[in-house]
Amino acid sequence: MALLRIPDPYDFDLSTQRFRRWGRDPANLWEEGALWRAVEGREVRIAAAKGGVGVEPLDATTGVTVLKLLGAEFDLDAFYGFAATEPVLANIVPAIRGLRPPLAPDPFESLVTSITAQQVSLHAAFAVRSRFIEYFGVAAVHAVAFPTRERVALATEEELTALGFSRRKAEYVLGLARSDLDLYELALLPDEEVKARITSLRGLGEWSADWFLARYLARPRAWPAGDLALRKAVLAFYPGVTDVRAAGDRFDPFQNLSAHYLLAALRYS
DNA sequence: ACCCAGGCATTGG
DNA sequence: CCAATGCATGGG
Repeated sequence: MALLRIPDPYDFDLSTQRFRRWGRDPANLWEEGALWRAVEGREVRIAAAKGGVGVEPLDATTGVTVLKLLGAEFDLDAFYGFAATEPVLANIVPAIRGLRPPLAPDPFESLVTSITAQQVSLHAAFAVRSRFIEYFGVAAVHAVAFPTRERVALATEEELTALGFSRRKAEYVLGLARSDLDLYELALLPDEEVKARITSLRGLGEWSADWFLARYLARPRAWPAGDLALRKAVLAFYPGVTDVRAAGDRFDPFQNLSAHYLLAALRYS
């Protein structure tokens, strides 16, 4: 199995908790001690390895996707340098050192995942999302490829509600799939312009746009201030805070990583 | 049975 | 501009 280097420090087991904590994720499947994902029709196996991860098969295509998926682009050293100067983060970081927030490798996947997670518990969201993937996705050996925008554009509202989507959310997913917005082009735009374009779509509000910036584009300053869990984490670690959005300023320019570390720290506390 | 959970659009003031 | 409401599911 070929080694794909991930910058140190990197804790593979800790970083991939997201894929199994709230339920089964067929698109990023944890099985046999490894992470499995379909990449352009082929299945890739990703496992812990010294100095990075073992990837099979490893080539230019799978390598780029796995680096993206595992959040290799985050500059943890710079973040830790900053965290050492911030009392709360300085306390939080040691226990979860090597945590690299995983990313959605694809924008459509990122947005549909957000729609499934709106308002409901992540357990419920995973269940619906899992059925969606199994129904519309293409199965590999272990994992199932996340459904493509093109396939979902051909779906019906009834198919989606049968999987557990509310009527409204079914409309949102179909509207997204059928919209004329170029999701790949968003990577070229500044944060605020990305948010404006995402929120122009029905069913995608500021919360979804912020997580898109954070978990697809890996924008350093993304700060999903409306997120219920992040709000709880901020209030738990900063009892004096009254304005969670404004509280993000103290982490500038590391709001994204700070949010992920606060969430993880709350989970493990 | 009931309540809440990592929102959002809609409606009405 | 802000408050109230409905939404489908899964876990407690």
